[in-house]
Amino acid sequence: MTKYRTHNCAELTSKNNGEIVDLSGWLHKKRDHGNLLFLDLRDNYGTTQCIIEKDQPFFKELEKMQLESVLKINGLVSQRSKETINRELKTGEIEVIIKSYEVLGTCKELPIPVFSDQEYSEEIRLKYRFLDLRRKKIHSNILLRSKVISFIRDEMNKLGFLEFQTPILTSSSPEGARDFIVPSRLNPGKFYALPQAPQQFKQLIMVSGFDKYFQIAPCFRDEDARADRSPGEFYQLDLEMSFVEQEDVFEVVEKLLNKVFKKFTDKKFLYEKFPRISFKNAMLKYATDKPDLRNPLEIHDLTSVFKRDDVKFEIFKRLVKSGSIVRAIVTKNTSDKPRSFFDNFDKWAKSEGASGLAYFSFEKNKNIEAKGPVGKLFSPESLNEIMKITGANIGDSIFFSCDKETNVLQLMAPARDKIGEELNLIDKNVFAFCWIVDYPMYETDKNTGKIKFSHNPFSMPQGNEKDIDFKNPLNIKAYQYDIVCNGIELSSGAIRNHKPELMYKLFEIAGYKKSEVDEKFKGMINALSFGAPPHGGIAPGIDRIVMLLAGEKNIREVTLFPMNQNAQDLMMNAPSEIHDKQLKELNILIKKK
RNA sequence: GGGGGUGUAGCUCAGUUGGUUAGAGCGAUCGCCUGUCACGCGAUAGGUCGCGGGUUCGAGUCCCGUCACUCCCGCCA
Repeated sequence: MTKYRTHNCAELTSKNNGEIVDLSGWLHKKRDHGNLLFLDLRDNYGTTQCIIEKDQPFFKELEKMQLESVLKINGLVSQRSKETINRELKTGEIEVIIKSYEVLGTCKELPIPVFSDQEYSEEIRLKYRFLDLRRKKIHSNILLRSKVISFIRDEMNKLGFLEFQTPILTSSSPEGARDFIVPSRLNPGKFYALPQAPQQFKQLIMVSGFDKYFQIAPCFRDEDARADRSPGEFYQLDLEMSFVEQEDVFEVVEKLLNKVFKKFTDKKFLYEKFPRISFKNAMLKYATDKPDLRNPLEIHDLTSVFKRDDVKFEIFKRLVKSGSIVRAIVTKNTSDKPRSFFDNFDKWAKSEGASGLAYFSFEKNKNIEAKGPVGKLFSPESLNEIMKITGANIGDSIFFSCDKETNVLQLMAPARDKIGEELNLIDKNVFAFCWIVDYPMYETDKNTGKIKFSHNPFSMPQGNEKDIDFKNPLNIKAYQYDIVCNGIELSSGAIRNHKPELMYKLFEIAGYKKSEVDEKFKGMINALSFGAPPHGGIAPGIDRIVMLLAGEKNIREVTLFPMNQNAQDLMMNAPSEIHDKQLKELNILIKKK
């Protein structure tokens, strides 16, 4: 009980019948019957119907009251008659007969209504975010986010993890995403960077002997936005453990995610134990390392079929001869679908920038036949071969694409989603988690052709140190893993390399001299040479977890005050210019355009 | 940096083949209404059709440019 209220707007029931109460909240909705006025008063907890009749002197004032004004209402709790009870409202058994009221906060005419399920443009929502956040759906998303974070914190504590804060002003890192830069006043010409993740710090915490660490860590990356990627900043459940192997990290994360997802949704898990899929297999079967396993479609390699003499598909055969590959998706019992069904996928593929998506269906008359524009280019024997490779049957159809490997993967990954979606194969009521494991340590840089780290340079290579094939670095796999849910990458993690000598060797392969490594990763390398424990960790994205739990496709729906796609905050007007005085203090000159 | 979509009243949208005075719902304002909970009924106000240029007798509609928002590619160890 405070000066402003004896109860909140979700509390009153028939038990309170006859009590005099104070409620404070926003004027959510009015229903004006001329001589009788209903007012819904709303706060964070719920709404309560308040009522006033014409004989009250301030009836006219309340009748004209602007919605979203903040009111304190003093009144009598009154049991509603049976016919007028509202079962959809917690407080629907009663109403409050207004005896007096006070305006605590006036409200101008609203740019967007709060009471509405309509959708509004991002621009206006972000500009008036405080109004937008009063609306039911997003308000409950943000409440959910708060609860999820508290729950995670609690569970992590129970699992024996210690919560620490790491610096926000740190040094720019040469690897990874673009940094946000902060100029240093005391060190003219030098800059801090905001952390892309507390990566090096969490490893240093392990070297410092704290054994298990976690943090709900803000991470800053100056990269362009996507629907599931905020520009600028996001939060990770950052965690790291000492004296563990990959499976030990998996056990903790599976346990945690199980608890979190079961606590906050009713949706089932497709797999209780998260399947482990090697990077190589994922790329083959799903053409991506973040597959949506709710989708049962799998991709098959048909390159060998196009080397057969009884296949007359000359365009593809020529491409295959010059190094292209063929990958295919089979759809069950679709041979009866109209021509437009198939052509639409071809059209779609072209709109994605591919040369198209070829197709045919398997039919049987005397022999096995392929029905479709390119069907007669395949002999019955070759069709048999395709059926053997893909598991296709008579009545099924096949979509295939031929191009350089990177292009084929780039087409087949979204094609698998698209076809699965069109055929309604994706069960929206499940969560399908999986681990992607055995990432390669290195890859070839597309632009320079040189060998570079494919993920985190601090990851531990797999295998006994003596047996690692340093001569063929592209064959080296790392203890590097991702966790994926419903096609969304939740996080990456790794068992770290805690051996300085091995690290020098690995950096050398990526073209770094010892002196360069010493210079760029001085703190880290130095720490590892004073007795570092084997350790590893992971960092699931909090925003994406909440997105999945809330069933939202856009990260802004679970973020209190997000920036727009151009990394601007329209409400606070950020970024903005600063005064000359500030620039001068920082020794910064702005280049005039 | 590149590609797609959108931009019309405060908000959400419609607007036909280029043709008279650009419409609807919600909201606002005014009036009527004692049981609503998306209350109902009637009226009124509200428009630089994102912006600039062009074609045309005539442009919300066609063309060129530009800006904003959004989705995607690149980017995101």
